[in-house]
Amino acid sequence: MSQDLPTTSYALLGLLTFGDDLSGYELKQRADRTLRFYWVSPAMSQVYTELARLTELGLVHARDDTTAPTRSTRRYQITAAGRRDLQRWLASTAVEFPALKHPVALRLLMGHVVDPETSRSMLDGYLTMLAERRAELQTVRDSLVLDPESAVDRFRFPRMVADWGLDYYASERAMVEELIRRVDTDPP
Amino acid sequence: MSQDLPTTSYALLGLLTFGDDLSGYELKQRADRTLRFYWVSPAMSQVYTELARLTELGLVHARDDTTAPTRSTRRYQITAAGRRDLQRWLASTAVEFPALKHPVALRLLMGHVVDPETSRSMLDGYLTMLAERRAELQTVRDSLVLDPESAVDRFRFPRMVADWGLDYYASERAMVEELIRRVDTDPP
DNA sequence: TGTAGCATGTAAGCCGTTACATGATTGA
DNA sequence: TCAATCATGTAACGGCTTACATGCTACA
Repeated sequence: MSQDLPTTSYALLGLLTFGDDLSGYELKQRADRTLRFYWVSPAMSQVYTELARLTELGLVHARDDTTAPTRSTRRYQITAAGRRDLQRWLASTAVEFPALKHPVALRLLMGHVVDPETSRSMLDGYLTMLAERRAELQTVRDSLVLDPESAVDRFRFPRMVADWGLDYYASERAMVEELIRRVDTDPP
Repeated sequence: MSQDLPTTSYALLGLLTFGDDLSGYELKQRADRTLRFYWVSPAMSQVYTELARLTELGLVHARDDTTAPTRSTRRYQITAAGRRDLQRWLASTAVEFPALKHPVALRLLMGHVVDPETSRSMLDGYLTMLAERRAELQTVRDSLVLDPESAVDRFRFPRMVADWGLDYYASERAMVEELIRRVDTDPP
């Protein structure tokens, strides 16, 4: 039985449980559409490194795509052992509390060091970024419709997670708008 | 002019702008009361490493505390150069979008791999953790009252950030409660 | 014909962690 | 007297990033 791998390994392994096999390149794209919003967007180099390790451990199976033209493309699919280990990990390891690295909050904390406009425009800029992010996630969410080809609803959980993210961005926007009001009016 | 340091360096430097000087030990405690909730809780070893670097760069000044009994305690205070560099960093470097590592969302994404109860109890467990965290932050928030000793309101911005965090935990709770409903009822 | 996208990897290095190491002080 | 807290550091290492390296394919 394999020791626990880093969470990102299981994250990538999990992306291979949606019924298709992917190349490293495609896996990176899927990570960018999903993981990015609440975990990480692993670097290409890490995706390949991770896939090599998972293959080594027998958790995924690599085969060379012969249908592809001349180009060498390797496609990866999760193995039965991989699925088992993922289930074991999900069922038996402690769930950690989310870790947030929030540069905006960090900088706001030091608001007394700069002039009010710096904090204000930082929050404004954050609202803009937030709107962009939200739009990106909305696009992803819209693509997660019920697939009529598939008997099971493959995207039920991805949809829940995406909706969660959208709600989060919405509440974050409201809170930041309130903070802007406080920055503007609070000073006694 | 110093190059940009890692964000955590500026975070610790920022904690020294509240008008007091701290030992490494105390700085770690302050980080645990503030930074922890939206940045990181640096390890003791990192606090000392960071203080050594900041001293080296002249951004903080170290003095041996003679009032302390026999024990060797070094107290650190931010220098004028440190304050300048912090201001420069705050005013002139790009603000990054928050990075979230959310193991609960990650695991929920893979809900189709486990039985519904696993997801359900995971979300329940998260609600418990969330309530604990919220209580901890509430304690911090309550301590951030207006200091009648001090002419300026030192804690205005820390208070804003703490309130932000409390709102975040509240909205997170509401969203997770909704998700639990969906996990329970959605399955067709 | 040249650039964007597809495709795969290695090497070096940064940030931060855990483990290790040491010792004084306070109070139950 | 023993444990908790205060107090300071070094060493090793893990996870992940950036930079580097290479080459094919589609299309404008």
